[in-house]
Amino acid sequence: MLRLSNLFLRTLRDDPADAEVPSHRLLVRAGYIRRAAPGGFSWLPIGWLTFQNVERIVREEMNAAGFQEVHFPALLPREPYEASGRWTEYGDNVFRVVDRRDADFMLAPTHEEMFTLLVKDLYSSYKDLPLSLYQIQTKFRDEARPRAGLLRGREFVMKDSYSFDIDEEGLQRSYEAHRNAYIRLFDRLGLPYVIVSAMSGAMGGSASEEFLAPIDVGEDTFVRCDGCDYAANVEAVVTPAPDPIPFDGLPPAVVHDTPDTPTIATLVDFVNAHPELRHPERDWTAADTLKNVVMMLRHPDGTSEPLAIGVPGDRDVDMKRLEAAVTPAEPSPFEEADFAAHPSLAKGYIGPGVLGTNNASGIRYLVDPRVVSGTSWITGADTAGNHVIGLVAGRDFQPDGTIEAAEVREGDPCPDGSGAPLQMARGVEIGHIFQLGRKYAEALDLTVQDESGRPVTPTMGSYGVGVSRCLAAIAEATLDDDGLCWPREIAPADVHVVIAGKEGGPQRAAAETLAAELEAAGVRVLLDDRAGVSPGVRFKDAELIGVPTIAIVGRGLADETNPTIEVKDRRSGDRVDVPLAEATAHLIETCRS
RNA sequence: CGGGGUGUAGCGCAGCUUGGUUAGCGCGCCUGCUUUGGGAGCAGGAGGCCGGGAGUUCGAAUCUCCCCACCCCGACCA
Repeated sequence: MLRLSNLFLRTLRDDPADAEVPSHRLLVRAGYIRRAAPGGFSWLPIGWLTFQNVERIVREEMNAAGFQEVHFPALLPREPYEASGRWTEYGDNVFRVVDRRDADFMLAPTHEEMFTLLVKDLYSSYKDLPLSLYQIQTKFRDEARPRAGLLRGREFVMKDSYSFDIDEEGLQRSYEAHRNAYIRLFDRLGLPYVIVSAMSGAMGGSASEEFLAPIDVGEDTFVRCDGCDYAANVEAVVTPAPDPIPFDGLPPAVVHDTPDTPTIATLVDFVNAHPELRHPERDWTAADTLKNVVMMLRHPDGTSEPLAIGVPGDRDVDMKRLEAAVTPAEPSPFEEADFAAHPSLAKGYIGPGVLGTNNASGIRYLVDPRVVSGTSWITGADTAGNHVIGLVAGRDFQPDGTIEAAEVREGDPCPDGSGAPLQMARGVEIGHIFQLGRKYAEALDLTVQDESGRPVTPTMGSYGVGVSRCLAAIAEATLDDDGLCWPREIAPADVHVVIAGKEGGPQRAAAETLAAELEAAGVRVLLDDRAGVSPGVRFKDAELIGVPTIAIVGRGLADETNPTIEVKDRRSGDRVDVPLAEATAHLIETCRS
């Protein structure tokens, strides 16, 4: 039994000044966590209990799915990460340390290499597969900017699993097994979530989905369709391509003088202001223009390559989407020196006339999927002060391909073909599952023998759950104006017993008896037995701490013929008076239903 | 890493512009008395290297420079 009279806890009346997001504010105010380092938190007793509940649920669901728990050090040597290339790939985001002999170590941000090596160490036959292992570990990432309390720390607890299969079909099965386990897990955590298709990013690999808790303070933007179950991280949104348009009857492209129009806005104003350039039926808009942006791509092997991207002029290039589209290459802005090296590019007036591997610049030219054959554009004519009107894709220029780099907007059509508008929302990534493939197995030389005795390289999946982040996300999703409001399985206790009566009154003894009976029945009790604390403080603290059921032993006891206690549901605020004689049974029932 | 803001008691803040008592206020904490159904009252207390360092000055919380930390926006981000 937790007793507030001696529990290591101090609730704060005021919000801490350094906490902005609600979960962070309340977790500190209610005495769950304290900031201890930049991006690092200490757990206080009720916070740690709550954390352990989340961790336990994660563990139970992993075990129920047949995955086996292992545990690695957080302090790892350099070599395996050197072999996989991630010692350098991870860059500034990894904490590096050296030992007394000057050997390099890292504080692990994730453990693909160690799992792969452990399997390599012990297994050598296809008969040993499939295999799924997991651990629950503290991870370290030297985030440029930790924020939002537990939601984005530099030290956090993550459950990471890895599957090993002999072939694609096996990987697919392992992936599905994890996906289903995650669905059960997040359902049980009482956390709203959406599953969105995602990009696998720096981890490499193919199929990838994220579990996002839709929370306003989340850092990930995703879209979902009202009409179907399509949902995707904004980086992974697929742009539906319109049907091609026949060229017949399209007017020829004509080059015009358009002085001082280096931007889309100035160009649109210019063509609308000159009668001979006007659209026959309406005003031109930015969507009629084709904006061509040149970037420099740096490949992992150190080479660089320019890339031109054509997007409708009413949309910007979304750097995140572009990065996801060109990964593992990294895009960077085209510098003045780069322009100097490509004299065919007229800055501000770049058009398809010079772009493409077969044209003057020789620069690879990828366009937005909306730029289909037969679409007609106002775009740069490749000399300063000139644009071309009516340049038709497929007739007047031929891009090298398409690219998903244009920004996604609320209301964009769903890629399922229905054209239903997409909604945009923010979320916190609480889980990520993806098919890694053979990247790490190959890098670390993991092979097993197949039926014919030949070595084959297993294919892997990687699956993560942010355990400490989940706790914050649950807090975020459930809190209200009065404080935290935990789902029962997560809460540090089932019942918060408040003694609300004069010192020396009958309430104290009745509450002690009630609490003891509940404990004996396996109900977790937090008893506010503090002396000299006014009822108002007790009620406020109970609501702040957020235990799901609050039992108030107070004035109801005064009725000698029918003494009662009050049972309040933290979430709904509903209160019922319960006869003292039935209180224990009533509360046990409440906690079990 | 770029822009903006903030560091004064456990928490929330004032004081700084214009340098000069013993650095204040509310909450919390300690002692005593009263109070006990919605963050109680009175009285008395404890608690500060004013983020750190260097400087200017007879004198620095206050002015100058450097550093550090935290918050917000952006960049970055399993």
